[in-house]
Amino acid sequence: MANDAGVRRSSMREVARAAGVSVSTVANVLSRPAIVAPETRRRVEQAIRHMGYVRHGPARQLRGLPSPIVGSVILDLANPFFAELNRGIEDRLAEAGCLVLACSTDLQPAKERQVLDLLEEQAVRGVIIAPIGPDPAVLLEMSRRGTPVVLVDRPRDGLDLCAVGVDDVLGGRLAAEHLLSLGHRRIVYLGGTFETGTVIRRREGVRQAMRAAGLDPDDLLIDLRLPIHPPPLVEAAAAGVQQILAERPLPTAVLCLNDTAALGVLHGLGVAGVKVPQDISVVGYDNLAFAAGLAPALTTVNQPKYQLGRAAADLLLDEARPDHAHREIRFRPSLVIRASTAPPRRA
Amino acid sequence: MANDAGVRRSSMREVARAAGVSVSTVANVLSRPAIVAPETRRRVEQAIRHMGYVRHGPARQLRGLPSPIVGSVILDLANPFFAELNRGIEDRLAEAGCLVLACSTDLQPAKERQVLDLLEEQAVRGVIIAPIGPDPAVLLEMSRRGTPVVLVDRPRDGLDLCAVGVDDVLGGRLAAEHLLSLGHRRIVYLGGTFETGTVIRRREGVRQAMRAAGLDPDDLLIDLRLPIHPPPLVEAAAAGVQQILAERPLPTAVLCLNDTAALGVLHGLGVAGVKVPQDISVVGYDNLAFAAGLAPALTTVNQPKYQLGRAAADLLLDEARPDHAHREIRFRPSLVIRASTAPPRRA
DNA sequence: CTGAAAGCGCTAACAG
DNA sequence: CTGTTAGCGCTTTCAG
Repeated sequence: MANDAGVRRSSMREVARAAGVSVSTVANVLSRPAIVAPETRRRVEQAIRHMGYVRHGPARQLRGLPSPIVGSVILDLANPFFAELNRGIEDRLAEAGCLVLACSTDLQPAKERQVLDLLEEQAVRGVIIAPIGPDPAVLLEMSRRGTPVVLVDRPRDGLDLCAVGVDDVLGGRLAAEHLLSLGHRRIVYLGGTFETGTVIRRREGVRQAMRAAGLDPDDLLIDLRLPIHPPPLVEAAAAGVQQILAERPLPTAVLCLNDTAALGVLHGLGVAGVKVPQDISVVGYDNLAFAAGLAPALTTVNQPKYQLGRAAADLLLDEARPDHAHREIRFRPSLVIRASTAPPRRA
Repeated sequence: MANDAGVRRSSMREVARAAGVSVSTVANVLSRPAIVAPETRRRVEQAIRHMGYVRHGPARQLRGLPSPIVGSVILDLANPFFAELNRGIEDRLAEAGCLVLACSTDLQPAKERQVLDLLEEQAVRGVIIAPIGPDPAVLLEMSRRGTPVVLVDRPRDGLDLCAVGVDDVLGGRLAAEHLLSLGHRRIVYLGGTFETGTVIRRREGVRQAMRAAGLDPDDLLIDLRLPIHPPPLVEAAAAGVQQILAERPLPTAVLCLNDTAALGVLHGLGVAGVKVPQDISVVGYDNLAFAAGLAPALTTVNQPKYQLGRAAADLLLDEARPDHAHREIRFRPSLVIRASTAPPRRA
């Protein structure tokens, strides 16, 4: 049977009439039950239950109450890194009775613009965003117009916004230092054809580590770029193995932009008969759930994904307070050494 | 600097005043630009841009326009199965200019209730839900009160709602038939301490396959249950390996409730020095991105996750049409044979 | 083609 | 303690 479009939610007025009281009494029962006479309240509550009455959020919002909805605008919700981050956001917001409107931008600026517009129209409580590009103008305007914005995975850079992130330069440095200390001197950095600030900053960290070791990054580091978006990254990475193996002299280690890419590389190397870590070491990034379960277990850089999300939600909720001051929260990544890295063959 | 709570969005009235026209003209420029004189429209548009005016969604909703927001209530957004399903929902809805409010219930009925209430209060366009329990009463009421509900991963069973799902019984059967035809006669079914209908139905499919082969499920099948929720499933599964290895006679194959559990089992078996598939065969479920990349590559049952989501969104959007009739869409799972299954040692 | 006016469902004074 | 009232910002007839 068709869902009759004629069904209309009952309004307070109807409840009031049914209970023989005025609308404001119904409103009181809902918002400040204590001030209503027990008997009246009982009658009203019964009417509410009986008619299946449900408050109308948009009308309340129109009266000036804050929306319980927060937008979360990220690169791709199906990417486990963001999925976990988003769970952090969700859980923290739930504690405050709020809900998450999650949007994936797939690295497309047009999509980002579109969802931001939609979110602002919905008059959400605020937006948590991992922005695609470096230009914060739109975000600043949104914030100025009254929709608070919290940046994720992008440094605050003195902007008039809150921000939460991980020290990406440090992350890159940790990974590189590990490989350098094992003796690797020919390292592939597997990035993407379109790179976000995160990946760029990590590469900078890698180069920094090399310079600090008295080595020349331009000699050691081989930049390879995978088409990351439409095609499944695992497969792109598996295919990228050809390029790695074509380099001469053969690299002895690969730093991957994330664990998913590392998974693909591991697979591709396996198919090509290259042993990890004996022939080539592989390092991932993110420390996703499957990383420890791979064979060999993946050495990777851990990011506090869930905590990042919680922190972002914290900051966003704090924006509602009158004494709120924008600030930045920065987490530290950490290296997780497992079995996919070892000294190079003849070091 | 604190985000001044005093910032208020400008309203149509203000835009109208600035452009020297009436509110309804502004409204017309926004909703039916064609009927406004070019010169007037230009003036209004300029005022809009100039003041950074943004329509107020809740007010429009109050006037009767449909909300662009759809709720998605699922077990856990960080679970890759649901994350991908949700992307299907998101992408399909985006085509219709709609947004997804995604909520995880973590198998807790109380949470489910709570988000459903919140969603209904927000007067969302509809709700897509993978319900925890078998009792559809709340959902039916919601639907009756005017918030359309689409079921995911739960058969329609003649309910007055739309539903989309996968044939779970068939999925279980496919996995079991594969193992039986390889000669396995001692199979562990690794389920959860709290099981959703999906997992229960799959087990039924497994038993069906055994009966069809003239075998007694009670002889062949060993039921093992993992605590799935709070603890990370990978680790729970790795720990569960102890139980598997304690069975006598030793099982020759393990059917896991999903790929994540299979990952844990693979890892646990590796640590215990048990060879897969030589000593024990392992089958997953879902065919997640990492399944093909594991060593050994995981034999698993594929579910069309993304398509499920799209179909659910399709149905939900269709609810708005006056001639909508509730219906069910059922997908077929398929077996993906990879390297983690083989005949038992001495068959 | 443009403007005036009614009212969606609710909250928050305020008066009784 | 309960009722009356005035909008919140918008869409939508309906007159001009």
